[in-house]
Amino acid sequence: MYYFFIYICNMKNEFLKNWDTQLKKGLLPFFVLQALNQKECYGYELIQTLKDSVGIEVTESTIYPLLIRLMKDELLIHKWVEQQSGIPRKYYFITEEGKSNLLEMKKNIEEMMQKIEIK
Amino acid sequence: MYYFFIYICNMKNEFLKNWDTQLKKGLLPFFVLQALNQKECYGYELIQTLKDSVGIEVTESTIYPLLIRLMKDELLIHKWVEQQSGIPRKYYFITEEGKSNLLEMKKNIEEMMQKIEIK
DNA sequence: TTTAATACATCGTTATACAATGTATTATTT
DNA sequence: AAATAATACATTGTATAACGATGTATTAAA
Repeated sequence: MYYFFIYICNMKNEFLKNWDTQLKKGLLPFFVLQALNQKECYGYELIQTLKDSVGIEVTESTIYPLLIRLMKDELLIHKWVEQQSGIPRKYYFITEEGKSNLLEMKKNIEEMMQKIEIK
Repeated sequence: MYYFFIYICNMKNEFLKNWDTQLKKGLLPFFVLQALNQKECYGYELIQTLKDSVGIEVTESTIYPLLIRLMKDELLIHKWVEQQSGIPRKYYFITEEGKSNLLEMKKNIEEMMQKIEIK
């Protein structure tokens, strides 16, 4: 009976979990640009930043390809910074184009959110 | 010179256009459930409803597979309704499980949106 | 000495929006 | 009357992107 209950719960959460992933797909580039707009970060640091300040949990296999995409679109640039000890860090900076895109994205999201309020 | 300008503009919008698609990917199931929560619809009608009330433009090849998915997850049920003339219409209704998921989704979105405000 | 944490990266799988295409019926235009 | 558009259903193939799994290398902690 207990395991049956767990089973039912998991079934129900399956949809929500999947949906959450898809929602993230859309919002993640926005949150990344926004985070880097406030302060330059290196990839590994960004994962923590997103978790702490936005509550979004992403893995390295999500964040690194995303950063590469944003670089290819020229919304970001990067700079290697060597450390006193350990592996050098790859810091990412938002470009002017990145900033203008960020504003546009924010406008889009706010427009959509208003439509939710209307109901 | 003119065409160069157009070219540059399109380049810039390429990212935003793609991003918009990804954002839609996450929000569409929510908007569909919300629309059907207010009033039952048939597929073709839902496309118009989404455009008119939410401003989201989707094609039939997006909406029909989505409705099938939501049925499989038991968030929707359907009922064929014959017309005086023409092809019978497949009306979709939200289930109790659909309603509870809709609430959960709304909560998730609102949580995320708050985090945007914090900046 | 081993394990965990930091920091980079890639590959394969899965989910899903969308263009293209198809079928069938009715309404409108030529 | 014939051709076109609109309505209404549906499927197939392609492209995008998150994520698990895996890999390399360095440093800190157990």
